[in-house]
Parts: sequence; C-alpha cells; structure tokens
Amino acid sequence: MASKGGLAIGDLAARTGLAVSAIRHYETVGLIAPLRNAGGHRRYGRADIRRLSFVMIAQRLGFPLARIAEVMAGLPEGRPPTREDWAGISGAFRRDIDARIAALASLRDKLDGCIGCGCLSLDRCALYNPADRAGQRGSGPRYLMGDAVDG
Amino acid sequence: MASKGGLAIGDLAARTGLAVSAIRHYETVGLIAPLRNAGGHRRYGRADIRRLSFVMIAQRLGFPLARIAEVMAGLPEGRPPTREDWAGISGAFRRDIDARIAALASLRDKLDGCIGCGCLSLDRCALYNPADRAGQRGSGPRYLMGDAVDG
DNA sequence: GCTTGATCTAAAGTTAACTTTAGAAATTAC
DNA sequence: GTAATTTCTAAAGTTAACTTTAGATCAAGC
Repeated sequence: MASKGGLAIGDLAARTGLAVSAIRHYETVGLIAPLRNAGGHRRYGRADIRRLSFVMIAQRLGFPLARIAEVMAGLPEGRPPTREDWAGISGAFRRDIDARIAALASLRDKLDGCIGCGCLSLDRCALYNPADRAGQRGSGPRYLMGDAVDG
Repeated sequence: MASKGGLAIGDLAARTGLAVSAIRHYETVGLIAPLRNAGGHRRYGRADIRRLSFVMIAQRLGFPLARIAEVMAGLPEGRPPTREDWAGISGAFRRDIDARIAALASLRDKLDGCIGCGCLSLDRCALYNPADRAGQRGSGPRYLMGDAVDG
C-alpha cells in the first residue's frame, strides 16, 4: 500500500467497507475527486475517508447520492473541512429528517383511521388527499420516506 | 365504459388516478388478477379498486411492491375482503412504520452527536455501529467495519 | 525480471417500478 | 358500418446506485 502518496483505492475500500466499484462510482457522480499518481492510479487522502463516511451516513438516512453531492458541494475546496463545515451541511439533513419523521407519523395515524373505519375509498380517505401527494413524477424507482424496508 | 361486466382498465385508471401501464404492471407482479371478457380485455370489479387503494397507501408508506404483494396474499381468495381483513394486514405495516420512525429518530440523534463532536470516524462513531445496520441488501461482499482507522 | 495481484477504462448487466413504443385486434361513437 | 378510441402483448427504455466483465496496464513480491 502506498502510504506517502496517499491511499490506493483498495486501501480506501478496506477502511470504509465500501466496494472498489462503489468508490469509483461515487467519483463519477462527483462525491470525491482523488489525485492520480504517475501510472494513472487514484490516490486518496485522509479527508476522503471522512467524505465517504458522511456519504454512507447520509445514505443510511435515505438521501439519494445526487442530494448528498449537492449538500457536500458546500464543503471547502482548498482546505480540509473542519468540524464546523460538517456541522453546517448536516444541518440541512437534520431538517429533512425531521420532516420525514413527521410525514411518516402522520401517514401512520391516517392509516389507522382509514383502515379502522373501513373507508379505503378514493373520495373520502385522508390518505388520498391530493395536497399530501408530493412530487410523484418520472420513471425509475421512487424514493419514499424512511429507510429501506426489508421483508 | 362496460359497467355490467366490470370496469375496463381505463375506467379503473380514471378512478384510482393510476396510469393504465401501472395497473398492468401491478398485475404482472401479482397484485391484482382481473377477469377477461370475450375479446381478451381486462375487466375489474369493485374489490379491485380497494386493492389498488391499499397498494397506493402502502407505497406511500415506503413499502416495495414485493412486500405489499406478500402481505396482500393474506387476503381471502373467494370472497371480497371485509374491513377486518384489511385491518389485519395493515397491522403488519403499522409495526413496520413504527420501527422505521424509531430508527429514523435514533439516526437523527446520533447524527447530531457525531457531527457535533466531530468524530465522523469509523472506529468510534455510533452511526457505524454494525448492530444498527439492518438491511444491507444487494450482492457483493460487504465488510463489517470495525477496524480502527483514524482518530 | 518475471509473475502475481491491483487498478485502469468503458460498456453492459441488475433491481425496482414503471413508461414508451409498435403493431394488431377489440370496442365505442356517430 | 366506418372512423376513432381503447386495449392487447411484448419488448425496450428510464433512473438510481451499483456490480460485473473484458482487455489492458501498473505495481509489488521474490
């Protein structure tokens, strides 16, 4: 492992638990920008471990990579990010999480009400309130609130 | 619109707000099983509106179609489901939702703590606690993180 | 110095949940 | 009884987040 010139992608993978292919993918979507050595191999620095850590946390919280990249664009370019930098960008996530929790709780309560009364009909059910139905457009997978559900 | 022999797929789409293509897709994944008329066109009954309603609600709650199909397999085959039938299967979702809310709240608190203290490091951060990491799906070897890395 | 082993790039495959397209047949409207 | 509309099937396209594959090059161990 090259330690003076930075970590090789395999080393970074071992440290973060991510797959090498995943790290390369994060680069293509703009989450990290490693240097290259003479032979064209990627070399990562200490700050990159932290960046990936943050990506992993944000993902667990249910944020798509595009959103994470957006938020991480707020980190400084030249210098390594400080604790304050991280705290700043995580604030944006906090607000999102709080909103998602509230939405989930509200839906749960409505589910109870609707199923309980047996309405389950489009004209009256609170769950169908059009005002509630946020952006439901486009194709591809829908990212709904909360963590991934597994059976 | 054919009303005596059941609803046509377009009528059902109009009533539920779903796209015709989506309804057909739900059939291929086993969520509904309409009859066919002499010409081979799908005919839906009143119970199908309710089934789709439930699917839409469950989806908004973040459940994948496969899971919804699993749960809906608990509905009766021969007779139309009663309110009790629906209440029974929605109970499974309720428990899931409550768990997800709790998980989100816990993650939010840990995010506050971790970012606040600036640790964001694999060895100590509560967010990396392997015990917390529930559904890690997908293929490929996922390492469990635990190796001390950097302070 | 040679043989592994790691990395490189680019492209294609995967899963979920659909949509879009294409050509044909059934239904409805007038 | 046409013309217009709807529906049919099957296949391919879309998005997100990756993984897999293939062929080539770089780096490391002995």
